Amino acid sequence: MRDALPQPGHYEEGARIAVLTTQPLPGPLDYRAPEGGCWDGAFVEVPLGPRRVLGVVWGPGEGGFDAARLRPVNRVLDAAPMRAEMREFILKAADYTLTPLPAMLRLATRAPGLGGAPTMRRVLRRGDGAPDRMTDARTRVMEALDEWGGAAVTLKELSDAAGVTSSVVKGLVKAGAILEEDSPRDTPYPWLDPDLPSVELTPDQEAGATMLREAVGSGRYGTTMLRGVTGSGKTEVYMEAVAECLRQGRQALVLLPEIALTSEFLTRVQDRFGARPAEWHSGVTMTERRRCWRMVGEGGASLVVGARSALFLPYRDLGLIVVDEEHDTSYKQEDGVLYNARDMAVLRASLCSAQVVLASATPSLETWVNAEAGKYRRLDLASRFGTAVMPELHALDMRTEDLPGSHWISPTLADAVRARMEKGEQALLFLNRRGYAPVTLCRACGQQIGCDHCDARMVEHRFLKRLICHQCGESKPIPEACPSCGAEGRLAPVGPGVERLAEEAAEAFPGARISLLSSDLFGSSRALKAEIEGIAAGQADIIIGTQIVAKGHNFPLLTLVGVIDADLGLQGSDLRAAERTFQLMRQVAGRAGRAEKPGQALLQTFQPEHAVIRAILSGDEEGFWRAEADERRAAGMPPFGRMAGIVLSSTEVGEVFDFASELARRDAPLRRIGAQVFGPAPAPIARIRGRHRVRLLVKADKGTPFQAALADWISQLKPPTNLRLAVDIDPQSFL
DNA sequence: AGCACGCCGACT
DNA sequence: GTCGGCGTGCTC
Repeated sequence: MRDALPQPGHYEEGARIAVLTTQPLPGPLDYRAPEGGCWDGAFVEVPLGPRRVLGVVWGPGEGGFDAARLRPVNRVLDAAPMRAEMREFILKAADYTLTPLPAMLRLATRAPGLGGAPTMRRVLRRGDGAPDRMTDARTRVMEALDEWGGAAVTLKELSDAAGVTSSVVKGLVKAGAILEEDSPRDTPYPWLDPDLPSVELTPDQEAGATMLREAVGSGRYGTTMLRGVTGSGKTEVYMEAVAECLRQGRQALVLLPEIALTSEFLTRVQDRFGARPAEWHSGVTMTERRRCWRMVGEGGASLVVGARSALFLPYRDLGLIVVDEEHDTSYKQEDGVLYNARDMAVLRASLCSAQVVLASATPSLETWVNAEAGKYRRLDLASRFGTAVMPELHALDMRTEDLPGSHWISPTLADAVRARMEKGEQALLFLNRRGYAPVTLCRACGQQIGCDHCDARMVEHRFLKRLICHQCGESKPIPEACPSCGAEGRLAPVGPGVERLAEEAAEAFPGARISLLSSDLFGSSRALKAEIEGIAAGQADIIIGTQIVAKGHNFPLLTLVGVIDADLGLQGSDLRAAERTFQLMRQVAGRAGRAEKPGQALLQTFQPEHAVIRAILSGDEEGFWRAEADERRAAGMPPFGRMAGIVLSSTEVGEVFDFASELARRDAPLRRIGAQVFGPAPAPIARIRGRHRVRLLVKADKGTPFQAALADWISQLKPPTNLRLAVDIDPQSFL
């Protein structure tokens, strides 16, 4: 018998191979396979100039480079090779978002210690020997070790559990009663049991769960829009999809928009499956990150709960992706690689035959349109408590309210708050503005205090005693004198932020216990969680908060929501403003009356006849989506047309404008597909961190080769060194 | 991204 | 002479 035929995707030592690195080069580079050969997807370390960098074997060499100058791969790293499906995902995601391939690969290799061998740690096990003398402390250690079961335990864990110092344990090791051995630090996550008894589902939830179970069981790709108002039990329903996925032996991923929500969610997973899942987000430690990345690749993690970047983990067999609060704008990455995790989830799932569940009380228009068109399955959950869960909604016409200057709580709203307090119930005053006052004005010269580096106003944060730029984070002490004219004591705060609203509430409701919830007032998510738990337990009468209160917290005593400025999101000509205001208002209003007490929501507005406000009040969601969709369709706007934003930035104003104008002029590649360029215009935020930003917008019909045309168009001009160009496909805002 | 190369002005 | 500013270009 001759040697086995060469395996496709396997390369003998010295063979020419292409390696994609995370360095910002145009594409893969050719190398020679190392001693022992290598294979497609292998993680390798390759020499690049004087350095050694991380790469992935991308396929056979592409040629075109002098064979004599090829350098060999240094070594193949000890990590599960990147699967073909993952490479395809990276490739397609890069194509879709017009991101250079290496930058995309970098997203998928953000794991510390990828290069090193799996690190070991010293663990303890029961030995055969017995110490000549048994003491009280020694007995406690041996008992603790027995109680630990078979799981690996470290010196510190054991001594802590037994309540002794480490020297007691070391003594037992010396006596041979306990053995030391090395074991890999990256251990599999505990087994999740899909068949533990779950909470009883309502018939409605059960029907939804059955549908999702069948979808997951099919082993094919599909997307389901799971829609249900707050309190309808969306989580319980998709948890059954996760359970089915676990039963199939495949992996599941649940994406959440906010870290603050994860600890609450992890507890729910523990309740349902008996253990906690793997976690992946910015708050996870380096060690845990490495463990998660490796275990996901080796199959030692069956459920991952994480932020959008968890999409780029090297799953071995991903069968389900849940995107919770699918409409949330934080799924759109706004710096670095610009991608929308919701769309990338659908892409990834279609490549690995997985199911996607897009869950929301207020779906994004894109998702709603896809469901209407039959591209997504649609699942609507009715409220668990009948119709009583959505509170009574009323507009308060601020044109008829008698309100002195620098006050924002109308008499009608104030009366309603008092009435709730008398009954021992809670009221929430919602204002989506952090800080004390959004504007600081000089009464002498009329100037507003702006940020030195951005085209934005500094926001007063009285709590921190500073002015803060919400764009770049720059802060400075609140000055005594006007920075423009030097007049002293003439600076005045204008407009409300939540801090100022809290001040007004303290004055209007003497003796009320007020809790202020704003993301900048809590040093840690734990402190925020504690405050939220306190509120739920009734330790506050009035809650004042920004949009962090809109997300999924349950306050059983809350029966009144007052929206201070329902018009806030409607300003500006952003097409998505209506959609976002609608979602936010419906969500906030949904906070009231979650328990059996009926709730009420009062929206303070200067334009009660506005279509969006009317839609919020009437609760005619289908009507709202249909009207929005019709408007967008007529304008050829997303999701019925394609858009891309090109943001150019530089420290030189003139330079950015000149470059943008030149680019706009050379629009032949775009005209070929019937696309149009608009601009240049100052970007929505015209200056950030000292860089001037100019934006071009490109609009095209659906079904045209949009990305290819954009790539051709942009490649015509090479930006000067200090000018940065970013392409944003499907931008969130298109002014 | 790094890092070298190289071309110019300023200084021991 | 040579030190060091950073613009340009390369890395298989």
